[in-house]
Amino acid sequence: MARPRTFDETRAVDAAMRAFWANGYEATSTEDLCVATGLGRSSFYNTFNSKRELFQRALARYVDMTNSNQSAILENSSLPAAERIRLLLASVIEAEAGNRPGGRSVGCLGVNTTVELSGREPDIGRLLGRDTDRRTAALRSVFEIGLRDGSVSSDRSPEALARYLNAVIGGMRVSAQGGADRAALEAVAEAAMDAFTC
Amino acid sequence: MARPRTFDETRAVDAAMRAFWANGYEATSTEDLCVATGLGRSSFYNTFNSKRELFQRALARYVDMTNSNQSAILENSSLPAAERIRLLLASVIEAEAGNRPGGRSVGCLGVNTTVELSGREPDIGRLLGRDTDRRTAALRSVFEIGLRDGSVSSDRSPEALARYLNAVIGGMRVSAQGGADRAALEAVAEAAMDAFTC
DNA sequence: CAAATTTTGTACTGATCAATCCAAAACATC
DNA sequence: GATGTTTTGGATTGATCAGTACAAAATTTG
Repeated sequence: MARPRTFDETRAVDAAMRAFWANGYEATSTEDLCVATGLGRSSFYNTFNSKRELFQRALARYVDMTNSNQSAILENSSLPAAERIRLLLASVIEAEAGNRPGGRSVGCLGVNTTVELSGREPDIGRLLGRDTDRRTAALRSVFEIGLRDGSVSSDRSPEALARYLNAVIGGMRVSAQGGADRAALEAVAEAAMDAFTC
Repeated sequence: MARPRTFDETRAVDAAMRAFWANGYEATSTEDLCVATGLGRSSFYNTFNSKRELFQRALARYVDMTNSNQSAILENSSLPAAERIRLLLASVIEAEAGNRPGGRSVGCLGVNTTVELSGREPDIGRLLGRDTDRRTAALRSVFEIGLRDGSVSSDRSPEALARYLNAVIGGMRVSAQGGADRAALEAVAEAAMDAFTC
């Protein structure tokens, strides 16, 4: 072959993901990305072609990581469905309220990108749309289980409950970015559970 | 005095507000703002000093408008508290699902700015924090009324219910920006109401 | 050790960014 | 109608933006 790379591509995507996560797409310059990844400009463009493409890879990685974490919680068949949902909300709280380096939460890259770009960039809107569909399907499935195992009780359809919980999670992440602390987020999660466990 | 202005300052702030609302702070250039407001660069800087200051005025205006609209609904003492909350959610749905010019919803400038800037710009974070406090107080007051008039039933504190509803509304706005249609938002609102009317 | 191939560092590009400058224009006051 | 004051249009500023050019460096293969 030829001269080997001195960096790990996956780690570079990971570093870029954190940079975009912290500051958003527009406010993260290619210079910022070079510093965050440790790459020079040549290696950067040689590997990722453009800021846009790197962002798409970073977002795809984030979405996959988040989705597999959440699936692991929701598909734990040793627990009643409602308990799985409680744990899902607890994991969101932990992500938002736990270890905040500079003070405020950076929220969720998926939510942040929905707000910043999904209306303006169709490709990214579709990527996020697929993610929402996947997550909604996983939640619907858990609500179906909960209606059968008795841990969930509601007149609403599993589909409606899934959309509801998805919105609640997004709202919790925005609240965290707005400064809500752990106690406030826990209050939200408890009240949210009441909608289908009353 | 001297040469009079040929534009209405309030209308200019209004036009800037819509531009920032549609595209966010970073993605709206001063050139975009001149076009949106109809001002030349001299008038722009002579009147508003900087993009930053204009944004703050636009955001403050948005927050005031939204808050007074919502207060009008929440303080309608001829309705039970739960019904006022239902109408509040309906007004959010109308704002998000009604008349979308280019297709997708532009969401809420308050939510958008929380996500884009509140972590990085302390002044703006404080402005939004005061807004959240005001809205939470208004909601808490309605929940207190609801617990007395019997239209609300919950073991949670009015404060917790207020935080919860605030998060739900934020989540609905993010969902709308992610492409949720009116039916989906209505499903979320109905399920959300179940948390304190079961 | 030479040839082929890829990565890397650095200087550079044109475009666009927010903001400024300055003189001409338009009004109120005298 | 002259004077003083403010607004306005348009050219211009230096900084920063995303992305490129190019040659030196580092490796594999023969």
